[in-house]
This record gives sequence, structure tokens and C-alpha cells, in this order.
Amino acid sequence: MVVVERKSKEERLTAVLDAALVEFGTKGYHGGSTEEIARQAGISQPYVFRLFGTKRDLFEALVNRCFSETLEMFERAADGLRGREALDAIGAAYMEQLLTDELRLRAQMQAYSACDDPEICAAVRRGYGELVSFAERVSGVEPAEISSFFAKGMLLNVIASMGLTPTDMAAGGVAAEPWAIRLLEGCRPPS
Amino acid sequence: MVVVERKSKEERLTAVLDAALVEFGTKGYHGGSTEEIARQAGISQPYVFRLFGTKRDLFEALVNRCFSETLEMFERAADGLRGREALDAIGAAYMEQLLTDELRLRAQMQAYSACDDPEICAAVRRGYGELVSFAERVSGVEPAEISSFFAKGMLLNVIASMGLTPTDMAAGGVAAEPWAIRLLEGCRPPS
DNA sequence: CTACTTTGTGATTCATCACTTACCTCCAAG
DNA sequence: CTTGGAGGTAAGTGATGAATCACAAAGTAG
Repeated sequence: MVVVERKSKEERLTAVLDAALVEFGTKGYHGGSTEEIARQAGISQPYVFRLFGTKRDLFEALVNRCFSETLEMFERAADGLRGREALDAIGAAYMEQLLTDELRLRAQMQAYSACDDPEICAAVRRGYGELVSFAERVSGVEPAEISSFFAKGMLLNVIASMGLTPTDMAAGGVAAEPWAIRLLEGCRPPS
Repeated sequence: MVVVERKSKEERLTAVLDAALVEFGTKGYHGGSTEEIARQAGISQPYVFRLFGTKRDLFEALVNRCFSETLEMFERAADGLRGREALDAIGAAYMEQLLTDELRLRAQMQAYSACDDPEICAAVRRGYGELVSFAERVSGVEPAEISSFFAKGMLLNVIASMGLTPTDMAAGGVAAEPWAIRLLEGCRPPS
């Protein structure tokens, strides 16, 4: 038997969720394998099931964590601000994720794409609804502005999925597609 | 042997692509099965491979068809128009898809989500780039406006994925989430 | 009629994967 | 010191799914 490093359940839970973010974020719900998640988390595959029950429950837990972390990020970014300024601050923070947290943007796309599963869809709607409600509440602007705000967010998600972020292009050693650069430039708030 | 209804290769190709749109559009690249696609297309599973080579080639063919149909839709909508008017017309046509062609919006999301595969990613970028270039060329507006235009499109894709279109809500017999209604309202061009 | 091409299938292979069962090993409380 | 629970695994199981192979039947040209 391999040497066992005993850790607390909590530590394992977050380790598995961290690994799941990578695996599901890149390959999606159906494409990601629990075996790979277990390996990346440093535990055996059966233990993943002991901790989370089913693959779906694990994915759902990941979705919930992602949305709640994003909501916290919104709150931090908007702290002390109201109205349009709050919205701009959140938008800037979201754009930063393109550079720092691209995987989370991709994972969100995977969550939307996994919405053929009713339970996952319910979790996604709940999370998204909380983000929208928060943005509405903290900014107080009219629907059209809220829509553009979230629309830009979704465009950033898509750009991250296509691997067109500055980080990706630099890593690939490839010159970014010019149209993609213009799209990204156009997302910047008018300053 | 079951009675064989011989059809032309072309007919089978489009039948398979139609079935693939449904299967991949709802379950995604990894989640969709070639067996199910074959069944929906009314042929045997091996023949799918005879026609398309591999599952990936089939998915790629679907992506290409989707993007080129969308480009045609852009061209039709913008016919005879220039500048902002052209963009508004395309936007209106795109919004209509929420009601008439929701599956195609979902399929686009699945295409973005399948971008961990380099070949699929290349096809997606090519298709997306053509849409952006066309919109830029026909409208001639500045980057910020192009970005908002595509951003709104992506938001509609996400809303379709989450099953929050008017059609879905009516079909489910459920009242739509209020925040989702506001988001959709906010997408309408200011008229 | 014969030979060849096109359209098609049944049966199978081989890998992967979600999930289970049965077990092991620490460690702390009585 | 022993017992019981919490943290963990090795070894399977059954299903599914992509891809292959060998073969069949329907047209078609000579």
C-alpha cells in the first residue's frame, strides 16, 4: 500500500474542487474525468465519490463555489461605491480575470453548456440570478445598462474560451488575431 | 437485413448534420453520442463514420455550417444597409433566433466550450473572425460599438443555454425569473 | 449478363469511465 | 489495550461509446 498522507476532510474537499476547476474548466462536464480529478487532487478516485457522491454533485458543488466566489469578487470591487461607478469597478475587476483567472471564465462557460442537466441548470440559474440581482441593487441603473454590463462579461467568457486572451496569445507565441484585439479594446470602459 | 432506403450522399450528409445540431447542441461535443446522431438521422452508426471520418470531423463540420449560416443571416439582415442601421438590423435578426432557432445559439455555446481541442478551436476562431470582420466592414462603426454588439449576442447565447428564453419558459409552464426578463428587455435596441 | 461503384449494415473490438465493494490503517476515547 | 469511527485504497463491474471490418444489396456502364 502506498504511503497515506492523512489530511482533514475539508482540505480534501477543497483540493478536489481545485482539481475539478481545472479538469471541468477545460474539458467540460462530460469531457472531464473523475479519475483525472482524483489524480490532480492527490487522492484515489473512489475517495472522490466518497466525498461528493456523484460526478454531477461534484460539478454542482464547483458551480456553486465559482458563483459564490464571483459574487464575493463583485462585492469587493464595488465596496463603498454606488451607481455607475460601482458597475465600472466591477467591470474592471472582471476584465482583470482575463489575465489572472482565465480558467474561471472558461469554467463558467462549461457551466452554461452543461445546462441540459436540470439540476446543474438550476444551480447555474440561481448563481447567475444572484450576480444580476447584486449588480442591479448596488448600481441602481436601468435594465439596458445592466444588460450591457453582463453582455460584456459574457463576451469576455467567450474570448477566454477561444483562447484569445493576451496571456494565451503570449503563451502560444502567436500574434493575436487583429479582430480579437479590437474586440477586447472595445470592452474597456470609456476612460 | 432491414429494408434499405437508398438516398444520395448529400441528403445523408445534411441529415446527419441536422441530427448533430440537436445532439451536440444540447449535450455538447463530449456528451453527444454518434449512435444517437445516427439514429436521429435514420442511418446506422458506422455510416456516420463513413460519411465524416471521426466524431471530431463531424463536430467541426457542424461548427463550420453553423458559422456560415450565421454569416448568411448577417448578410441577409444587413442587405442594403450601412453603418449603425445595418448593425441594428443584424442585432434584431439575432434576437429573433431566441424564438426561432434557440438550438443554434446553444450549439454555438457548445462550440466555444469545445475549444480545448485545437482543431475545433481553430474552426471556431475562423468562423467567429469572419462574423466580426463582416460586422466591422458593413457597419464601419468604432470598436466599442462592435464590442457591445457581439457582447449582446453572447449574452443571448448564454440566456438560451440556461433555458431562459420566452419559448422555454412557456414550454416549462414556469414563470420566467424576473431578473432574466429584465436582462432580455435590456438587450432590445433603444427604439 | 457481368463487373464495378455507391450506399449501406451487423457484428465486434477496445478503451474509458462512473460507480461499488470490500478492505486497510491510523488515532483517540473509554 | 481495545474498540470504533474517520480517512483512505485496491480491485473490480457493467455500461457506453468511438471506431473497424467484413460483408450485402442496389444501381449503372459496357
